[in-house]
Amino acid sequence: MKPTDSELEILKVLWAKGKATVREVNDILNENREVGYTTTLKMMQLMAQKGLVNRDSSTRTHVYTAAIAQDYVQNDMLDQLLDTAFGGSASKLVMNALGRSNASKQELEEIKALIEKLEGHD
Amino acid sequence: MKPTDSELEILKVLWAKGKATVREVNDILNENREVGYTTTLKMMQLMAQKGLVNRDSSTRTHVYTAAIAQDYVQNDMLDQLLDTAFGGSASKLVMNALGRSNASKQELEEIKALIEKLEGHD
DNA sequence: AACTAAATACGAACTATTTCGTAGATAAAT
DNA sequence: ATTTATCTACGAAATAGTTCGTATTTAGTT
Repeated sequence: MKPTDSELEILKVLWAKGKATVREVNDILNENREVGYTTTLKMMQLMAQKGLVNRDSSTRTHVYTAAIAQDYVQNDMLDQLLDTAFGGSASKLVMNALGRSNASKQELEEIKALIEKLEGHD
Repeated sequence: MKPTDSELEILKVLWAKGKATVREVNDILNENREVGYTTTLKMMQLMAQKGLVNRDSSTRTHVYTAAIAQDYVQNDMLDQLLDTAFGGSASKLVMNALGRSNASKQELEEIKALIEKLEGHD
């Protein structure tokens, strides 16, 4: 499952809010760029068809939730990025990401701990 | 500059080989999936127009090179992935990438060194 | 009860991307 | 010299993705 850019924009909102109506999603999208209400509606309808989101249509104003976990999409896209742009080298990607990172000291410690755990397994 | 998937496929070949003809690129693409020769040709022509590749047409068989550096595209796509799928958290992305990583002990050491350098700057 | 506001459904236009057939030119092989 | 293979150019069809107008329904307001 590979969401398009627009789909990802919407999923991002749903991941953050847990659930949302078309109106709510559209309002948030419009903080960044102008999008018509029916455009967002149509997108979300198509996404429901594709199985990217679930919708509860028991009330007049339908309520949507993401149907795929953020983790899942993250893994998927990371894999793809790794393969296409980084020639499969995870360490290159990591170095690059760390370089531009705003990671806190604590986060850096966590990463270091993970590395040490990985080294133990060799 | 945001190359499409197909464009990236071609850039990947050019990055690896340095320079290549349409025939060479097409042969490599066909190791993975069936693509017509003129399809690849057209793609590369369009990419030349867009400035994604350079072409040397001094000989009958044109020779192409990538016009954008792999580093540049890597940064760009990483930024975008970070923003869309990871909600801006570089450390999350790094942890995820490390988890699935095939990084060697030496690479892990390099990463650790980078982290320590980053910690020093706080 | 009539009017207004807000929601969904649907079709169609528009844009971007990908694919490839055909034509014409040039080089290589017979 | 003719034929065959290989190349570029170009146009156009096919596919995928995005955008939005219009119609209809339902809920809320006066």
